[in-house]
Amino acid sequence: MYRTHTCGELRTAHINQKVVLAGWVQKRRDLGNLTFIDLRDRYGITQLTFSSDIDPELLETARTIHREFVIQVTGTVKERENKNPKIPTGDIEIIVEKLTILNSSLTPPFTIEDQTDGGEELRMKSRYLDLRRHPLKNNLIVRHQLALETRKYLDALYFLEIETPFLIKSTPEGARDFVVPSRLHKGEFYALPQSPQTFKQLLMVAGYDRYFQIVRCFRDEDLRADRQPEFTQIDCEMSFVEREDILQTFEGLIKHLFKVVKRVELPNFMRMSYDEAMNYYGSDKPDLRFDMKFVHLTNLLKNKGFKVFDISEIIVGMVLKNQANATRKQIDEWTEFVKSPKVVSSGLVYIKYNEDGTVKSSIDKFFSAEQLTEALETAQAEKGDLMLIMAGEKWKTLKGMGQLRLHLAEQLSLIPENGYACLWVVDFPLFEYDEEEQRWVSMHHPFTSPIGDLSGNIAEIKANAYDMVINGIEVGGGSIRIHNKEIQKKVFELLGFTEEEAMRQFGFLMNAFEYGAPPHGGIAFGFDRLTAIICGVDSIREVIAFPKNNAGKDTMIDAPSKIHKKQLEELGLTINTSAL
RNA sequence: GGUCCGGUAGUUCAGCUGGUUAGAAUACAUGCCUGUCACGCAUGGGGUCGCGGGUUCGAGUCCCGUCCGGACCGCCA
Repeated sequence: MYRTHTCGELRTAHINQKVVLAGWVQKRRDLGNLTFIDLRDRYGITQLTFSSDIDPELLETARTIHREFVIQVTGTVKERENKNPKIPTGDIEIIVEKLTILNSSLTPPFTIEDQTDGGEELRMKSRYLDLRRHPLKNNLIVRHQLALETRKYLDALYFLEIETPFLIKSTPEGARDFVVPSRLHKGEFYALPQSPQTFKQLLMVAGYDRYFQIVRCFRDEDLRADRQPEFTQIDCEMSFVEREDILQTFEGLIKHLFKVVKRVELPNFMRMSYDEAMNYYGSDKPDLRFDMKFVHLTNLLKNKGFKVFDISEIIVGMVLKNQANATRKQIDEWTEFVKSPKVVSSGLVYIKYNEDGTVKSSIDKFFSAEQLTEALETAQAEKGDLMLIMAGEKWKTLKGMGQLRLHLAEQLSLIPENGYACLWVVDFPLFEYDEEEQRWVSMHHPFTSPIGDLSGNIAEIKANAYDMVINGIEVGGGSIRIHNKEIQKKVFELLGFTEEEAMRQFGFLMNAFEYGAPPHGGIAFGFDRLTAIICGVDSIREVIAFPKNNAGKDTMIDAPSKIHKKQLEELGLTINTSAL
């Protein structure tokens, strides 16, 4: 038997018990005739004590042990003379009687402690060492609990977890596919799924009216802190439901996860239309942990003789509480920010509402104090506040203002540390115009059900789609699907698909829908993002055991890599060296 | 495809307008130390300043190229 207990479970109740522990040496504190070793495993840290009074020979052995050695000790649990309140096992220590070195270790390239000295690149290269650290380990435990609780919750509601294939057919719509060459069918390729979208709809046709799957998805696009080429979704679909059923069911799931895993009772989620989110927060995933709602000043300030405003489609303001004393330098920095390629706006106007009730702005020349005060009052600004204004083309200005809102909130520390702002964004547009392809494309996907009929202005048609947003992060999204042939046909028509094209790409789904597709809809959650929010970390890399780096590489196993010539031959492939 | 930031000891970093033998902390090694838990004290080893080229009497420092890493834009139905 290698151990009787773990390194995290011994307490004063175990005093005088003889125990066997095994684990890694976190640290040795050598006081000469007294030496302490912190023994670490997945469960915690327990202090081992060696002294010349008890066993001088054993003390000498202990002093030859270094960081990350794997050892096994037999000893007796004793109450500590000096307790350490910082760790759960801090009241006890093990007086060691027998010590076995199970394996030695090189000195690790970075210290394996909660506050490591290692940089990210180095830790990625030796991820197995990084994973020994408690913060990362705790994240993976939370991830496990979230997966487990998701299964429990959905199982109780009669959902079935059903696996769908990873080797599927490539479709040109949406994200770029990862592609897998077929050996049996040279010149042909499988694609890895971007999501099990079509399969879960086929399961609805098959009568499995409540499906879910915690499933890996693949997208061959550039990475971000919150985007990996392979990521995990909680993918769900239900039949015989309306939007409200989906929202209730899955708001319930998220509340359950926060309650059980994080011990946080979330309030009912806000609902906000896409139009409202864009018009007042400049984002389809607004962070509502702080206010700074936009105020529309177009009617008030346009056509009053200031050319920049007069040629603008909209004029939008935002109040910064207690910032009337912002310096010139500070405002210049914000102006630089909105002019940067990230925002691309022509500039930033400010109005300071001074404590004494006077007004100072960058547009004093063009507007009277009364006009400016009216603008401030419209925005419900108070004395001491600062209003920032952007003007220009509608969507560009709103999005730019949204970027500025986030930038300011972060810079001025306006975001509460602990707290969750959860909402549903609903009523998305069904289509958006793709400038590059010069055509209308589905904002969500072509099976998304419209709200109302499909006549009228294409830009005005709303989708029966919804996103769940927590703290400004899109954690999930879905829609009620089309199950009516005529509507589906019309949507493809509006997307510019001929019937033949639609059949070629999605024929398998269209055919299935000929055999009694029930009304259905669903949602998919970004499991990594959800876990990251609950763990309170900024990057989903912190909640994935073996993530890819910024460039999509796994630096530990060195992937992607070249393959052997023989493998290429088997697949009927040659490398176009001029493309390298 | 693009923009920005970084690459100096095992590690995290400092190194000014170019100037003598490139520093600190930590880690590591050795010695001392019986209540440490960021133990302490002393001593010591440790560097192709990412790589290539250029400017210069002289380059860690300036310029060009390149590689690697990070953040972001485009992209992500």
